[in-house]
Amino acid sequence: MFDQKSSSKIRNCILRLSRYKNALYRLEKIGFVKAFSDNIADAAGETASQVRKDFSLFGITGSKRGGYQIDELIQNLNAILGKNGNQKVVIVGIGRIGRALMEYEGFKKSGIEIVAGFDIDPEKADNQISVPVFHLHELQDFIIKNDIRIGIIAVPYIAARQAFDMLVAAGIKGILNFAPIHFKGPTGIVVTNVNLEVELENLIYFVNAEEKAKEL
Amino acid sequence: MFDQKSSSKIRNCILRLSRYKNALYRLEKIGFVKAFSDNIADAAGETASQVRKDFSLFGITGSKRGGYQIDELIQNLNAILGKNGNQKVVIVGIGRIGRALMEYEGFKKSGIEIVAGFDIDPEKADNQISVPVFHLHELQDFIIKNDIRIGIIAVPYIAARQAFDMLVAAGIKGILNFAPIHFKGPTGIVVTNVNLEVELENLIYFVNAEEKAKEL
DNA sequence: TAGATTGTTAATCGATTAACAATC
DNA sequence: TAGATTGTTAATCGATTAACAATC
Repeated sequence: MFDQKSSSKIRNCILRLSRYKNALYRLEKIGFVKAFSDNIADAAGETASQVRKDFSLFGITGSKRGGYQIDELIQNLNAILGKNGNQKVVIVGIGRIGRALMEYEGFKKSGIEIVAGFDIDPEKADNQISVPVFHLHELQDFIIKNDIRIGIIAVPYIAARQAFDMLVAAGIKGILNFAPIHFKGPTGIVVTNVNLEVELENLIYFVNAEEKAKEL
Repeated sequence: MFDQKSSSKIRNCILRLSRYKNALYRLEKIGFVKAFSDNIADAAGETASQVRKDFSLFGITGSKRGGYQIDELIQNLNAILGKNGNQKVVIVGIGRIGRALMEYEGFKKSGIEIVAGFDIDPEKADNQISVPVFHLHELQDFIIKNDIRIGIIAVPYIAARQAFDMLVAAGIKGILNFAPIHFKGPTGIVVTNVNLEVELENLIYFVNAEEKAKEL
């Protein structure tokens, strides 16, 4: 349904809507009640045109002279983003990254709940963490029984393919992948790859490029 | 020098070059000696056209009929990516995310070395981790003395602005930001924002959108 | 040679920015 | 009203894809 190419416009737009929403929460916190497109743009690091264009794409309207009512706007954005109630998420791999994500405060605040972790070695679970950890062979059952739609892959490279295949086989709908392989979801499954090494290598490149440019 | 807009073509290209390189290591590992543009494309999740276009942008050439020599190609890519020797990186924030990154095996493999962590509460350092942890007020000194170019922000939202300002003031050149604010680097400083909540919200949106589409 | 693959140019496609009429 | 801001269209800009001549 949504492959990478045909929806990259929508995808980028949605990523921005999320950021607008976060920015609006911040504006609200410091006392703002309404905001203009350029306030929102500033707070989210975009342009006013972009903000209005994005809103227009989803039928969000403000008032011609009075801008946007922040509380209404946040509600609208949450509705669009599908944030009705908690979203249950599982994590495959309970190494350091997996355990860090289990406790990540930002998720809780955003209504994202990590309900279980899975690993080939459930013994290495951290007792201080309240999220239950099961053996990987219970993954499929758990996903089906609890109607889980989203899974996070936090295993090393060597185990990533297996984790991916198991999640897909279990009928997961969305995957956030931290392993250093670029997965593409089959039709109907959305995959987001977060590759930390690649991001750091990218920084290294630009830092080097800057220095070379200066030497001239 | 490199702002977000004018270099996004280059940025995306560099991100792909990193992924090609990783894919080539994998091909090499399973015994391949040379590869064609469409092998590389397959392994990295791109198109053959894209691969050749990217190579062409950096003057990488193969042979018209024989494709690309993998070992040479990897060397070329490493040279372009500026991967000469270890890259020293510091982390601000030694919460769960920060500590997980300190031990991240993928970095070590890629020649990225986390040399120090900084926090307002250095006492919470994990003794099992070999990376030294200092108080935040030693950050600037350390960066200057050790000629550090890249820093990672792994603090909560509330502390992110301060961490960012301190890194910039200390003369850092590249920042990988995990806090949920979108920072833009001043001229000469490259910033990459990794916002996990936003990425998950994006997945949630598409999963919901799929379901709605099915209901029709 | 015949066949296959590169390197590059041209065509397409998509996203961002600018501009401005509508209007509060 | 005069002034300011939206919503949307048009213009620009950039990236991806397709195609194909060159050539090994």
